[in-house]
Amino acid sequence: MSVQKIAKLAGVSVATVSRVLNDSPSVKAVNKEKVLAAIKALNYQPNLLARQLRTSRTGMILAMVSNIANPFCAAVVKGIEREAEKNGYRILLCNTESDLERSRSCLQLLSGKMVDGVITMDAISELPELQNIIGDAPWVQCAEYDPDSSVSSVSIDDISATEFVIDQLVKTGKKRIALINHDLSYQYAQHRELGYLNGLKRHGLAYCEIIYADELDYLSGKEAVLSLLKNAQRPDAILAISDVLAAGVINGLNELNVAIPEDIAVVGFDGIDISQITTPSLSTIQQPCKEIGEMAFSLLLQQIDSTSSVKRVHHLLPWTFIKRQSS
Amino acid sequence: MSVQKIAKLAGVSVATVSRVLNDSPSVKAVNKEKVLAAIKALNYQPNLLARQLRTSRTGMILAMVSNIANPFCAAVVKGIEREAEKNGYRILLCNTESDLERSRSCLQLLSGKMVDGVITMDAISELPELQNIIGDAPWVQCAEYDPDSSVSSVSIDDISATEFVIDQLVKTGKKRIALINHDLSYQYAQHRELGYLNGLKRHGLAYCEIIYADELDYLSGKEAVLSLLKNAQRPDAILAISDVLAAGVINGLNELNVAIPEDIAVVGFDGIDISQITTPSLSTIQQPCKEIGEMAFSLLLQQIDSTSSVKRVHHLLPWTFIKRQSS
DNA sequence: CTGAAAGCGCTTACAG
DNA sequence: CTGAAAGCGCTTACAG
Repeated sequence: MSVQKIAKLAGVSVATVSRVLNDSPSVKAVNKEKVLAAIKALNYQPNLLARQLRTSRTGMILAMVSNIANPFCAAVVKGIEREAEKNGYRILLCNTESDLERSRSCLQLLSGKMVDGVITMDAISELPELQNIIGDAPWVQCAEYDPDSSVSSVSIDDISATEFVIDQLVKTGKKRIALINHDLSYQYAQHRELGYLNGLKRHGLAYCEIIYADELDYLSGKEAVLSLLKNAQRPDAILAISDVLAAGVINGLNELNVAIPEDIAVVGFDGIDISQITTPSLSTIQQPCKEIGEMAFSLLLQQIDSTSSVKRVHHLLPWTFIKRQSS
Repeated sequence: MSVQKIAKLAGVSVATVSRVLNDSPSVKAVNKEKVLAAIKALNYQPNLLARQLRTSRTGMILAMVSNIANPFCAAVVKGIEREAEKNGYRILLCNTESDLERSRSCLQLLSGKMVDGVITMDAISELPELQNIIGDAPWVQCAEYDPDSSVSSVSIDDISATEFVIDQLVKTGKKRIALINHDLSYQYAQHRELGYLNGLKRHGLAYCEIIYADELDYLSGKEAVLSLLKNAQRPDAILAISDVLAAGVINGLNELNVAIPEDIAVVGFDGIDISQITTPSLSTIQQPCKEIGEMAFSLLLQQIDSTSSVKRVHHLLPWTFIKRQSS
């Protein structure tokens, strides 16, 4: 099946078929009808490979996420999709599992010209390597922000958000605040840890306890809190750098019959759905997930559309603290 | 950048460059070196569009899910990915949000020859429409099973699984079992409802109450249970057709201080992570998510590799009932 | 072992 | 308004 066959059946040239396919206004109505009829008769579908090879434009972008099972990622992706759809772009999702080999394989879609640009949510530690492959193709980094890099990014100010949480906990009389963090190869993890340390210092708190969850899932959050509570001195508040971890923490505390927030307060990060239906409900930093995704796509589109190299920018979007029952 | 440039720089023909690119054994070592050097020097990356147009083989398949935010979907996708990777395939994810227009747009990747096949997790109600677009391209339906269709599928036996849950609840003395279901355009929703009704009948239970959650998320589950409990006669057990809904149900009951499982038992469906960390933990039907994905890919690969049309099959994988605190 | 040439299925100046 | 022709960047018989 090809334009040739359609052309033959319709009794016109392939050029005319192509014009009909692309809604060119300069086709006589009669011919257009004939072509349309032929297309329908043969159930013709244009070969995108050929079209895109010819036009060197695909109308698709790649979204590379480290873990689609992370609800925060999923929410950001929805934002990207929404904005992409508005602009007639299709989005291809690739799940890297923080695996460099997989990221590399995905990015062949970019270097192989199958997509017009890429939005990554990968760890900042992998950035130099990715930079190498991506070169200066259109690229926006999401939820990770490297001030030294020339890659545009969209995120929140993780440091000040975390500092704010510490302030809030101190206000309610908490003095021994622990942090449950995760993989430090992510910039956001580093920043939230920094904000935590800043907060402790600002309030002159001596207690400082950081524990790293193995994975970014519920059970790892639960394990983390169980091991944390084995220490001689218990915390009276726990900040988890993700609601997913925090939900596991709440379950762990419930099992041990620890009163939340009286004995131990819990605060999460992200503001994903789960935070509303834990028992007790979870106080958290609400990230503007959809907006992060939308903004990321907009920035990417600017890069795609402009011929000259666009100035790279780092966007910081506003966050809000949502106080619920757990603190 | 193209094979031409490499050929010129290396002082060989484009054919030779192509042979090196494709690891053909019949290239003299000297020439291979020269080509490799040129590739490195120019940081050349082959154009996949051109290659795939020429070979009419892409090494990519499309996974179309109705909602990546659904952890069950995410788990199945991981299974697909694992098996795909083993076989040197890349997987492209598209999120349809159960939107037919979006599904249609995604499927252009298939008809446009950008992928070799598709695995769908869309509602069975959309099947005829999809069938139309997909034609007889390689296609496997996941977690949805239409005995009348000629599309291969992989799922569990939803009817008997649900019947089994009812048996278990009855064994613990429950008599008024309610069902929280969701969008009936999905076959699994219909089947689980059928299993529920069969179960009631088998045990001669008079109480029958079905309520439909608006969305497949925590809050809809919570809303559903709150409205359910407004009825004069309360259930003494609730079966939710998804753990996501069940987690919301548990939260709702907790807020109303209903004792689980004494006053009302709760059972979910899927066996995703959340079921382990609700308070109390959630009894559920464990689906073999990863295996469903793996099997789906295997079936798809068979279709892709075989020239003749493969017999379509419907695979039913085993499920298990996991009894936890909530029942 | 290598190269010239054809061709995958499109689009797009160009000439008419 | 339309068609012949070139060309996007590859791969692959074919001949040598």
